[in-house]
Amino acid sequence: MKDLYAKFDFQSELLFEGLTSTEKKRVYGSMEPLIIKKGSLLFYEDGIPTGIFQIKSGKAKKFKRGFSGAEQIFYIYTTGDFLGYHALFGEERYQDSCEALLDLEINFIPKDAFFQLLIDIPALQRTFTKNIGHEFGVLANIIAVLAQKNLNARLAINLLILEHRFQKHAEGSGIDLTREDLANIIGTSPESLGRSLKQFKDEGIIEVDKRVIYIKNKEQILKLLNLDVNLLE
Amino acid sequence: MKDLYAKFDFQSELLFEGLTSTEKKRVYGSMEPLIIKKGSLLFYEDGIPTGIFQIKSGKAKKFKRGFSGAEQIFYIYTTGDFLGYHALFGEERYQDSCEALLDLEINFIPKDAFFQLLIDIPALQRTFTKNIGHEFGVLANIIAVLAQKNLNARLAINLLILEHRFQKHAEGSGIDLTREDLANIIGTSPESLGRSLKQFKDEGIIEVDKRVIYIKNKEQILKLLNLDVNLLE
DNA sequence: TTATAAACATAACAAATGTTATTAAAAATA
DNA sequence: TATTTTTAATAACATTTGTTATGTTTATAA
Repeated sequence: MKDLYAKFDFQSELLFEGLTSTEKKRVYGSMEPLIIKKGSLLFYEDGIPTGIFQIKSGKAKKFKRGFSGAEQIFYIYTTGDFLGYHALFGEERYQDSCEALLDLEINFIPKDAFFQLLIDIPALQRTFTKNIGHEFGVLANIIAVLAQKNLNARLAINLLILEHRFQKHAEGSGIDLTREDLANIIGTSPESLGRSLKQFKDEGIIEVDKRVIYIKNKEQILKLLNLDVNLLE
Repeated sequence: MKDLYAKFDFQSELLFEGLTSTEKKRVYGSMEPLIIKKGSLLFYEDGIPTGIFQIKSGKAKKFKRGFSGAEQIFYIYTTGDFLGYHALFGEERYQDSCEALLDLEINFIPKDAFFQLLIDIPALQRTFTKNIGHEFGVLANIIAVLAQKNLNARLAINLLILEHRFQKHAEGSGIDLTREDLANIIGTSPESLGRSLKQFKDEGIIEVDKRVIYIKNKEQILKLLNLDVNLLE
């Protein structure tokens, strides 16, 4: 296993990377700036697709409700990420909901503009299809973690993943999520999450300031997961 | 929520349903029969894609190994299902492995023939992309179940799903999987699975003959899940 | 700034699940 | 068929996780 993070990141920020600079201009020319307030939905389950979104700044959670109504978060988007294209390709309704965790600056490409881009730049079709396939693999990896790992291990691995994702665009930023959201990612209650966090604090693995979590000892996390250090490089 | 089963089934058997009879002939003319022995792999993680498979008869499990090496099964394929196309579209390696649970009769479409089909029948591109998107949603639903439901509920829902899938092509067939495989689907150990099965037996929810599980009381399963009966119709 | 509400930390106890061990049953093979 | 191997059932005990409850801190809004 080469890179742990690649197994858990959607890597949507690379979708337009392979294009020529002319094509990129074409793409970025199709974008409209948009502000979405903290707590608002970018889109919601069963809603009609409107276009695709790129996050210029802020964070958003993608979730689905289980049939008991509880929210299951399966991805946290950050700066640079694209989202909202699954439903466009499938010509379906959205399969999940996405909510701003902070005020978001968005680049929005309306549906029709996006379809025109796909026509003008044929390579895009495959790039997107390929990425949806990659995202499928990410969900399969998340399934394996949820099914096979105990609470501390699930917390440990998600701390690694989230810190890595958040630090890509803001060095030293730590993990700033409500306990409820974090619990809804790792599949437990806020109380049980709190207990695990306390253990990690007591063992010096993390530090917590207000609610922000900072990883202090990666070696110990990897030990907890029986993983080799060079997985992270 | 309209239909429980649609949320958990890949529905790949519908991929070629929308075609004209001429196009269907074209597709089925590209297929080669293949026999795969119980316990053999159709494909494996990191392997190079060879083509797509349709199961004419038999069952197969799709799984991934977590980084501790344990097998996580996230889908059981049965008669009529197509598989193996994700990696072809992405022009990537396989992201998961697939193993025959019984001797399989397969219709195989080699990679090049499949790409030719995509050229000859342009509608197929969208059909497949759409289905990959649907499968993404299925995995998200599986994540919600694994993260939010306790063992008995996970077992209950998977019994419903598996019975429905198996009975589509063999009425009254029951659920015939090793305890280890079933445990690797619902995310527990065979021993804990056994305990839950015993409870279900004692409550008259299921009957077990050899290892085959028969659902005897769907109402009680739905009650256990706090679900409405008409979800299943 | 102060009042109010929301989020967080923590503990005690209950319940669920994991683990180890043993025996029985079924399947595979000679 | 007889033998061997694999799979399944079950129980006892350990550990983990869920739940309920209470007090505290932090965020939000008046």
